[in-house]
Amino acid sequence: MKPLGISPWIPLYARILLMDIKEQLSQALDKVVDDFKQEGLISQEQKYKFNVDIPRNRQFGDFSTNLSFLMAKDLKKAPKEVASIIMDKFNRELAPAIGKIEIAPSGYLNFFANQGFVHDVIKKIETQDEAYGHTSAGNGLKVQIEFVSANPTGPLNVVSARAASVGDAMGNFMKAAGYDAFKEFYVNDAGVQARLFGESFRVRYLQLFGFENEIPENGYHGEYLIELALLAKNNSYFAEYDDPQSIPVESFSKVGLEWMLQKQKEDLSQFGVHFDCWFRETSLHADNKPLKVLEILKQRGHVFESEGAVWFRSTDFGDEKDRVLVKTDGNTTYFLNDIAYHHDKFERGFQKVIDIWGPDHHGHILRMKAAMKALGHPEDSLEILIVQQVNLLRKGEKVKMSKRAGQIETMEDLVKEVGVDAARFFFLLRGSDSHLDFDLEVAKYQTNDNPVFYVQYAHARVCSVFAKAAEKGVPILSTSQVDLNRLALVEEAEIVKILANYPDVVADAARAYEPHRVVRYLMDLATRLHQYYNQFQIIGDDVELSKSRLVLLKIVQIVLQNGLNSLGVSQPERM
RNA sequence: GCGCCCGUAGCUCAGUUGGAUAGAGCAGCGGUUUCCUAAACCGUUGGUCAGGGGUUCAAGUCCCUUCGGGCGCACCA
Repeated sequence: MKPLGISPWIPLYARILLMDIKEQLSQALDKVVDDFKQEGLISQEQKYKFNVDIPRNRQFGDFSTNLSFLMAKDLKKAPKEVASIIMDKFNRELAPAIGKIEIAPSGYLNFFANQGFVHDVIKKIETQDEAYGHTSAGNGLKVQIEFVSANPTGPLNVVSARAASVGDAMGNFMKAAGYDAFKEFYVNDAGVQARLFGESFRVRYLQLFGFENEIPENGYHGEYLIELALLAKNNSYFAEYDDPQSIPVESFSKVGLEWMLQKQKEDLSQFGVHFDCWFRETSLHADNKPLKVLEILKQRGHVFESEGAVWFRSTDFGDEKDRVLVKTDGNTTYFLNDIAYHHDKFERGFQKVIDIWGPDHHGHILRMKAAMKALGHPEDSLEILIVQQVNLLRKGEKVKMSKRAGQIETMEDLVKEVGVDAARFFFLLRGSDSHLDFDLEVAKYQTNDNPVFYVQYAHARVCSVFAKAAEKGVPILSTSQVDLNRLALVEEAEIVKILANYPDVVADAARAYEPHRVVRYLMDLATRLHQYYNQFQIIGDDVELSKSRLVLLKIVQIVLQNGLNSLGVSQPERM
């Protein structure tokens, strides 16, 4: 891994040269605001959260700011007038990459980058290479992301797969954006469900020996337990018992859960998702964490006893009813265990905790946040995101899922059908809190209608052009060996501008917990590349021009690689 | 009944922590073309941002409300 951002040993002039143009602009504008303060035109405490945006329409410049609107009120002047004063005060030495500055009739200040900007961006991307996109936006904030966390009582389904895609990409983008991100999977290997699973497993196992037992009412009816029972029998998992009926339920639970957990780990690993920690609920109980956290809640006065149970007064925090922590049978509830787990996360030093939950848990958000508040953790230190359900389609027709028969669409089947790349990409096509229609057929198309193909092909296309260049004896050189001034087309400047924005897109995706923004970005970049390719000859008679254009393709390739890599999607050289 | 998510072009969806004339793909319409890998490319039609009210210099975006969808409301996990 290369060092993040701008390395400290680069001389000062080079740092200014390489510094993001938006950063240049922000600082120059900050200076302008300071000047206003020096002159006493606005109060010292006044702060403006102005934007430096890339306007949609090119005629509005390469960058624009709304600062004049924000200051207009305090200065009691029209925005356009304010813009004029800002322009006068604007110190151009602080923003050498800026050429022309314009005041729009509306009052916007529009900035046009000079050609040097294009060169700077190209050099920066070439230098940073696979570290391009890394920033220090997150300031090293210690963040934990917990996701998937499916019960080890069955195979992973498609919603888990979606959560895996979202959580993993988010972790990757947060790391790139300078957060200290940690990925964790909570293993629910204790409690009622674990026991029910063991009982169900036991029934399936005994059936193989001719004992006709019934699976408990709320047990697990899926066929995978029959397969597991067969496996257990054939491999003599319970060899130490002569009589199958004498095998305790606990043994079934333990063996079954470990087997399922192993299976989940393998599936996720194959999916390209790797966790920093698999946290076991049993370890929580081993340290008596639930009762310890209950004690804290008691001391803070949020607990009461009623009807033989122990309750958390969550209504104090806006919940519609109070919640049970310890049942009348003396067992702790899932809720209390989960409170203990989340409290433990903070005890481990995480400053920010992000949970990604399935749609069936969204009713629990309020009470968990209430519990964290009750424990004294800052209001926004816990963020809970919901990954919504996935509708599997086949050529527009809904794929029938019969949960009653225990048939669920498993992650394994999905990956088997469409592959890892398509699955991971499709799951990040939409915001995670909206329902996703996943068309299995479209995901397999080898055409532009398939967004994964479209983006991956952009990468393959660059590789293909490089192969052609080699064939024709045109070398792929570094920026210092070509004349970047030959990249004089508007289309080329536009592509470079998009490339320049990549670190911001990553940082924004991380800040907003919305990894799909990067997917949108990559689709946009791919579009630009395809258009450019279709319109202009990369390798032509003008060898010098060809060399320059190959450099442009090279840096496009770098960004495509960095983006796809963070998404867990491969970058094929040929398709 | 209560809570959360959603409602943007014919369809599927974007819309950058409130910013300029709301965008893309598909479908439709019109045209070009066999060129470094594609039945491809280019252009174009189409929206009262579900309806109403409010805050603001500025609202698809924030607040209230109505309608219409989805999901969740266990001493299960």
